[in-house]
Amino acid sequence: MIDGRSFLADLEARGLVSQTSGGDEFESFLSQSRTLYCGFDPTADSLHIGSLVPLLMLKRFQLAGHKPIALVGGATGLIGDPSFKAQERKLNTPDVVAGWVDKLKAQVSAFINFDCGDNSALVVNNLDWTQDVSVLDFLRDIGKHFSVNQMIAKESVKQRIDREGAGISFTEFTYMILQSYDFAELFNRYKCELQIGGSDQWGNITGGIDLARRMYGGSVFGLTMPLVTKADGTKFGKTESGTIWLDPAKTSPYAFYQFWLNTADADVYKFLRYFTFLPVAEIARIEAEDAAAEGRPQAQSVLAREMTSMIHGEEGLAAAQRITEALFSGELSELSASDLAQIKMDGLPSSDIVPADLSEMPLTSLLAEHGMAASGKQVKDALQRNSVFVNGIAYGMDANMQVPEVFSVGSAMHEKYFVVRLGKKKYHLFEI
RNA sequence: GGUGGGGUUCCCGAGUGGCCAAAGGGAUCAGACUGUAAAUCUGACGCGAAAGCUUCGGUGGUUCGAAUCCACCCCCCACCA
Repeated sequence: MIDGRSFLADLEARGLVSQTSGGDEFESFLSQSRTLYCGFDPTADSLHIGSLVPLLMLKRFQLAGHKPIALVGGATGLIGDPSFKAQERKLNTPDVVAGWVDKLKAQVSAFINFDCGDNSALVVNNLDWTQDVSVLDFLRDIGKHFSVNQMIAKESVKQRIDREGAGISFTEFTYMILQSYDFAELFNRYKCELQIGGSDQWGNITGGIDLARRMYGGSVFGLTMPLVTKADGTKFGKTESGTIWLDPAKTSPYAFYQFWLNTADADVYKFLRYFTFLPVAEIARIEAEDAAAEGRPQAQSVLAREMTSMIHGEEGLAAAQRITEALFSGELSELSASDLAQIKMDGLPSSDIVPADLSEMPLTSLLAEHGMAASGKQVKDALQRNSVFVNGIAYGMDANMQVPEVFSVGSAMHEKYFVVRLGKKKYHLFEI
């Protein structure tokens, strides 16, 4: 027996429930162990933090005694979900998608437990049950259950149908049917009775609920989670350097840690509720303490710590903290040669240079080429404001053509290291 | 296939012969203030250290001069067939 009521109450207290189907029945539905699924389409070679809310939701359900299925959309990824998308998307080739499927499978698997008895998790690929369906079978057995009238009425595709200058291909329009078929199929195969997803998935989920009933007489449910938004209205999960990925090869644990550490006060308590497993009461306690204290709140560092250890483990967290400590709290000059070597190992962006060969190279180009800025223009801007620091010394535009002097052995730390800072937060380690 | 409307710098969106590297907004970057926060203010925002170079779907053309005019082509959208 499972306490569906308090589980649901906790989710609601976290603000994680956007919509549920079935009205009052939903709570009693959750008082038994159920099988649920959430789909992740391969649109890149890694998931990013935008997928974290549903991913962690699967885990929350598993911890509450339910059986999670993570579906990787090897089939749906070939089509592209039009839900709330302003434009038709470009199709990726099947072999590219297949490669991404493998990567996502591995990533997703890290979050859920595959060895805990009856509610052990599963990972499935919807290509397995869609690739051999013939067009005629699809149209007769599946398509027949869908009313185009209902499909075009869905809010998720409305702007593509109504809006001037938009439009939607039949391919993307059919996406909803494919996803609905997944739900029906998972119900049939695994008695999966619940689909969860972001609130943009509501239309696709209700489609699946209807199809499961029509094809198999199943009574199944749906639950959506809110999309993560930020108080300032900018998009969640992006920074100057791009998307925050879960793959450490794409976003280092240090960058990942910094991302969370930079969360705005207006968002941080919400994010703690959304993304961590800390009890709601404890988050409330942190919030109260921060409100009572002067100055800098503790919430951001709690969030950064929790998230980094969750995604990158204790070692990833330790590495991120070592770098952060060295760059933002410590005295640069106190760093030993081995500290610097460690920081490099820990994932601070770094490069080897030969300053003597760079007398013709402006600083602007050098720093831009090593990824510290998008263009030399930005470095120039920083230089003009004396906001480029090499081993703690500020440089201006007049140093632009003097790379060999700036990076001379004499001014290196331990004869080989230069910690270059651009602006307030961007660091790069150069080694000669 | 027909008719009409479109394709502008990351996004939205002005611009219909020179004053246009191209208004305005958003995003982004840097500075001030702070707490590696927000808000606010300042500067930058095609590339280049600079001289200068390259843009307005594509290709040609008209012109002293084109994002703006002409021709052809490509793509998108709506309606009709």
